[in-house]
Amino acid sequence: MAKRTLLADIAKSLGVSKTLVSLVVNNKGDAHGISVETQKKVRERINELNYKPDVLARGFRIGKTNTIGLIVSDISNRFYARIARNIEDYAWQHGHSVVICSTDEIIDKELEQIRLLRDRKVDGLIISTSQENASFLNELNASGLPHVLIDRTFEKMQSPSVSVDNFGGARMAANHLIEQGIRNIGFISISPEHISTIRDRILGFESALADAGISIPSEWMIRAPFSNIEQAVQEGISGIYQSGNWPEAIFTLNNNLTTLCLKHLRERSVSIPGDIALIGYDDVSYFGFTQPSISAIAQPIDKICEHTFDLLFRQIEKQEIPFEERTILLPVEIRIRESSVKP
Amino acid sequence: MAKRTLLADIAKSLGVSKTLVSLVVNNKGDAHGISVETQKKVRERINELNYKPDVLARGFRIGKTNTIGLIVSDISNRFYARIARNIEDYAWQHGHSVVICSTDEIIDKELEQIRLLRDRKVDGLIISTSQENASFLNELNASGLPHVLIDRTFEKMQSPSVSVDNFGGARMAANHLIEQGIRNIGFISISPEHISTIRDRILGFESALADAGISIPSEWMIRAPFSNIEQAVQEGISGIYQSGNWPEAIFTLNNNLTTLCLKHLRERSVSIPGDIALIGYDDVSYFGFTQPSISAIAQPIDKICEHTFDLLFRQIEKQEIPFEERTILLPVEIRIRESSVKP
DNA sequence: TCAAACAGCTAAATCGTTTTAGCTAATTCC
DNA sequence: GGAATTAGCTAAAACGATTTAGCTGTTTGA
Repeated sequence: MAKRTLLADIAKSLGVSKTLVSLVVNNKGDAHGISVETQKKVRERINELNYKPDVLARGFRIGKTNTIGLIVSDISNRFYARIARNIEDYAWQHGHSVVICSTDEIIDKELEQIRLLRDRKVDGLIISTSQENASFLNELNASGLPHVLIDRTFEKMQSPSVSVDNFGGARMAANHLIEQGIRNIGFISISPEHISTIRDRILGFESALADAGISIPSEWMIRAPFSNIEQAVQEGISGIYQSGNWPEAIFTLNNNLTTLCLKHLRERSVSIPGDIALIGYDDVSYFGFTQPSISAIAQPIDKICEHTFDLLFRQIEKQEIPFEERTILLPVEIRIRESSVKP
Repeated sequence: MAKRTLLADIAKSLGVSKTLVSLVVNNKGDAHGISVETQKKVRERINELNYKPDVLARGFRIGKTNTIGLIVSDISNRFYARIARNIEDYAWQHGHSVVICSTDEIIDKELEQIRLLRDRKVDGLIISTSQENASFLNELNASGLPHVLIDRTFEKMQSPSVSVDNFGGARMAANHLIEQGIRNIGFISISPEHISTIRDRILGFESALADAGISIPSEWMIRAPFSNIEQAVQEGISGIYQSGNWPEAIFTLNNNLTTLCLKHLRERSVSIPGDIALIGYDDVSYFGFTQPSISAIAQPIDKICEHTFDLLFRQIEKQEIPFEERTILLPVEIRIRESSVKP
């Protein structure tokens, strides 16, 4: 195997210094007064000898890796898979690679991953955090590592963030049911509830109920722990089923829950929307083809990622981000299909 | 910001050499005859001063990064998203990170990504390749960078690979239709067809038809280019629809095509399976809840990833992999649901 | 008793860049 | 004409680890 061409090889073959070659390679020739002809010679030789800078050596020296980390709860969830793809595309356009990390909503795993990525000197971090409070993230912020919170956020937080109107979206879903005269509504959420998206969706949902003077029994509020969603949803629905006291509608708080809810209701041959109407937060393409098709709150994934990457990259490039641009909140839209419209 | 503790700090504070500390850090103390007490002292000081080796410096020096690359056509496709998650978990268990790359089936983009990852000195590569032939991959093999082909493969190839029985699976799907007396069957595939999974599925499908003495008109063979699947499927189905000459069943070659096919058939109010039965390659969880529920060939994703990571890691650890273990072919199973069973 | 073997350790080179600090010779300024 | 500036370039240090080659003093063997 032929030995790689090094910076020193170029320098030696031209009888110039490594410094000079390095400057040319990094397009700093002009700024350092290297003559145009010399630069040209260097570039030609670089092509001839097919010189490629050693990425690791450079990364080691300047502490940059052209890599960003993406930390989410589960990369195989459709929502995050699409986010990953979007972010990857932006990163690729900017010569960066993306490292993925799934936390399974485990706070400590997330911290470990952040530390690992920081140790690996990633240039930036995009985090859909499962933290209970902003303290660690403020610490991260203080450490100077560029990062953006995506999807989930905290109030009174230093880190830039991009999220959607979870409160408003949940209200829309609830109001859509209420407007049909439905007053008995249950919901299925995941715990832990300190996650901002979940909390805001619950708050939005409850605020709509409160405005309509509706209160619901606690057995209609199912909280599925992330680690065991499948079973929890099944048991929750089982519980409702056996109690004989069914809600007229169920609001599910993410696409996974929606799919599971549909599955278990169908297994029990519950008629949707006849017996129980269903609407979920977070739309997924196949909700249009299920039986029945499922109403959902759709999130603008492309826009989320566009803003997120922009915020991250501006930090990486040491731009100052004005306060009012650091917190981005995007609107959602409701997609009404069969599952939520009472016959 | 307190300065990081360096190897040299530990050495100086104990009055020993950096060499010694380095050996202890890398658990080579015993092998180099460093006394037990000295090792203990070093370790204690490391804890006191909270020393963490600089990952980049080490990576630069020894040429390893504890990172692997995962190259697939589209990370947001459910199949690959699940693969990514599985691989990520194995990697995490082994202290490795995963960089994702989506190729969009573009041969040159894949090559660029492989080169990029190689330049970044990833320790290994998992590739679902879109290459037209094995030449580049054999070159990669010769270069000594550990890698495994996942899902897609070539015959007569040096690289280790893990794939499933695409031929057999497609035959099963076709036979399932044929056994019901269906003889008019169309299929929707993606191009390019040099991709082994697609080619083998088509071959398996055709072999079942041939065995049953069936031949089908070319307008029932829809090939959707990856870059424009949505429109191609729509036009293909449109074409069949307008010709008035419908097949009794359609076999779709991946989960995306299946979903799109369902969507467009439903939009035209074609009754499934009554007018046209549908069965797809690659099962996806929501196929159980669609209207109608969709029959599909299920691939053992967990097993695929388990073997893939194992093959990769053995290479990374410089183990010799016996010839007969280098090519792994896993069985698939058919999941018959509503869409493929004629009333 | 002397050479060989060994235990325990270290100085210095090395990996391939970037960056600092500064050099030389030519030009400009007054 | 001499000092100051400038254009164009470079030697060497630095980044933080790993690895090579070998040193010192003690023990062992014949």
